[in-house]
Amino acid sequence: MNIKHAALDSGLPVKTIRYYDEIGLVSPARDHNGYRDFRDTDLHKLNFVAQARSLGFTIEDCRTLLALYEDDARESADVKRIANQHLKQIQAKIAKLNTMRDTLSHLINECAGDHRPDCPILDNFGGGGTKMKET
Amino acid sequence: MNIKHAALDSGLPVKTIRYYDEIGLVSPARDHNGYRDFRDTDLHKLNFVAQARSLGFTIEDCRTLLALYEDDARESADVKRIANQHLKQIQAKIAKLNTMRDTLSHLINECAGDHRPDCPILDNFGGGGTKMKET
DNA sequence: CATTGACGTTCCAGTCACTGGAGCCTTCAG
DNA sequence: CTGAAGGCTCCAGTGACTGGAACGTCAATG
Repeated sequence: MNIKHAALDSGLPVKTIRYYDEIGLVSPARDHNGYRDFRDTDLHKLNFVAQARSLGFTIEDCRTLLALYEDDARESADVKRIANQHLKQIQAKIAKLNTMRDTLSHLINECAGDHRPDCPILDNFGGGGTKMKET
Repeated sequence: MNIKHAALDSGLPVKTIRYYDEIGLVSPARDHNGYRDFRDTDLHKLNFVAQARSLGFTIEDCRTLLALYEDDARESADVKRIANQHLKQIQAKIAKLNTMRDTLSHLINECAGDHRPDCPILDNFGGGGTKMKET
């Protein structure tokens, strides 16, 4: 199966699949002409990586998870630990973004958004983070 | 004022401040010896950028916002529009991360996390996104 | 058999916003 | 005078691709 079909099957861009080959994440065999030949196991791995990536796991996490996936003697505790670490990072990002959103939407609400120059958003940027002049 | 003090004042790393100079975002004057000399306006700008960056605005956004900040004839509508665009992006990111978190925490809950190999997380990765084998 | 067009290949550069390090210069205290 | 601390520039690397150039291959058509 050629790379186009692998892309359609996995939903990944062709370029990304070639990249995964280059970094040794999913490396299919080659035909006589040098074309990549994706077998079932390769397609399976691509789908696996696509799903893990869509949940935000890093490439290195994917590498580890793929290895565990193929290891019959794995312990699910290892998988769960990686997943939990990642979950914590996601939660931390969410918390940070929530703070940003709250601050930003507050400032936006305060801003008239008209033709006049007065702007609480810029005021906050210019005065909020500095210790230059106390109002 | 030297770069170290500018760093302490703004909370930005020295390297980052030099980088901002390099890309023409905040470019202080130079002393006879080539050292950067940060005046009040430079420090103000650095604090401005630090605050905007902490809210997730891109460098190019910061450039635009700084220009508006310094433009007496600005219209607050321009600022508000940029802020609103950014807010939408933040909200989109949050939504995506929330989905990730929900999916992932669900899978983690299902996983025993013991010494056995059975793992719903890996099962999901291997079977969830592919159309290879219908169960 | 030549050509065309769609596919495949590699390699290089760019993205974003820094960050680390090497190698060198200047300043100041002791 | 020496050494430490700080300044400077330039180059490379990060993560995970993405775009593009330049070229090879293949099936179908004229």
